[in-house]
Amino acid sequence: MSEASGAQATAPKGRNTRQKRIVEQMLTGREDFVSAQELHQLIVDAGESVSLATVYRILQAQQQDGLVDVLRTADGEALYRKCADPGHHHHLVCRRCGAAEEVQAPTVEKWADRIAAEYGYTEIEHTIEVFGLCPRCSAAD
Amino acid sequence: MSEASGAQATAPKGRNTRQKRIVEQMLTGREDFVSAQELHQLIVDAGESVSLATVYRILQAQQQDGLVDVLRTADGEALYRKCADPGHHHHLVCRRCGAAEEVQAPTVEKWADRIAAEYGYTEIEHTIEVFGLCPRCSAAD
DNA sequence: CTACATGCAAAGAATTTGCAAATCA
DNA sequence: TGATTTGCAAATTCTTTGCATGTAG
Repeated sequence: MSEASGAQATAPKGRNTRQKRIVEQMLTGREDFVSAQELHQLIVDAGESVSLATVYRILQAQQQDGLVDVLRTADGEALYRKCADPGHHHHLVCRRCGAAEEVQAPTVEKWADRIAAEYGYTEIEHTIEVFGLCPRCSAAD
Repeated sequence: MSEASGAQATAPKGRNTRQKRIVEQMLTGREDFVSAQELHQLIVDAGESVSLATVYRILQAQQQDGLVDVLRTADGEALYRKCADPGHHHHLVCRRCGAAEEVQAPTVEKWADRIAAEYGYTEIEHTIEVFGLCPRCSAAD
């Protein structure tokens, strides 16, 4: 349930390779969610070269280490973003431009625990994402 | 917030075909989430015959008409279930057996609205799913 | 040196689509 | 009859994998 020691926010697990550095740098420079394909395109556009398969592999690894947040588009595409806050949180995502805020939801956490207990469910996990139009995109309408 | 007239729970939109009836019947008889592929297999197992493509087409249509709930597995697979409650609700899903409870989350709705307002987001939508092990599966451990 | 990382191309899985044949209204 | 639906197979999209080669440590 709880992490014992202070986890490194950006602790690379494997070797320190060029492609790993590029992907991480790309994610760091960006504050909205991107798909693996988009990220790969961004790398190419930046004049760098990392194969798509490798981008997938690195994102997968970072996901397992909890270094990136992952969410799924309505049509099943995975979107990634570097965690700003290593702790548990949710997102308020703009469905137009991809911008996102990390939000806390203490109320919701409690609700989930209560509901789960009520039905006798254990080993609870939850997915909570809020989509909308950010102020800028709302105004652009 | 509330539906004015009593909406038909199972109002078919297009023609009343054999395959549509089979798919609907299959969904009605089942109270947990199933993927399109599983549903197709269930149909085959029941000695009926509806092509996989058609199962996909029917589910897609029902989804648009709001007759089925859709959620996504962690690896992006779409799971479907006939809506028991036509109103807005969320799910408490067993990640082992697929059983699911429909739960109300007034607290959460308010939280989402509040958060959205706080950041100036408009046209809010949200996705909230709670996964865990149902009592039966918890016991089976 | 040598195990782990990468690239490439092929494999996979879920879902969609084109088109001719079957079928409901 | 005549427009929808279906079935089949091929096409798409996203993602993963096998294997030979490259490279960090």
